[in-house]
Amino acid sequence: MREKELRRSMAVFTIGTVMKLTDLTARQIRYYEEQDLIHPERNEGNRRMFSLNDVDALLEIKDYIAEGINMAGIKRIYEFKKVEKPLTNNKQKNNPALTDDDVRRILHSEFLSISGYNPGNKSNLIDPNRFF
DNA sequence: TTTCTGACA
DNA sequence: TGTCAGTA
Repeated sequence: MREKELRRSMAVFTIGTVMKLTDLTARQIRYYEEQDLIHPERNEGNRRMFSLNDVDALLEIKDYIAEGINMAGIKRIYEFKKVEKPLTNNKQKNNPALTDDDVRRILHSEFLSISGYNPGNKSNLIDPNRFF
């Protein structure tokens, strides 16, 4: 099914289209790119061109934001994904890699482990207040 | 018209 | 994040 993956990674949307698709503002989309959460391609005119994958990523990011996770937290999640995915793929070529559900589960525990109060630590990734 | 970057609130 | 400026 690599034909499908190929299409999903074809950059065909302008930021205007992505805005409608994701309900995000151009400002937010550009900011997420700055944070290395998405990597849209650029066309001849330096315009961002997004793929279906980018849109998916954006929708995912939107969910995390809605859940109260800040940029630092989301960045961690994405770093985590980048490292864990290839790792499990190498481990066993036949067995399916982590399912999205597995990732969710792992991310959840990861999330909980960094959600506690850390009074003296100003680098808190999650705002504790969101739990009240 | 649409999008881009940079900057300020 | 919103918004404004000056471009391409």
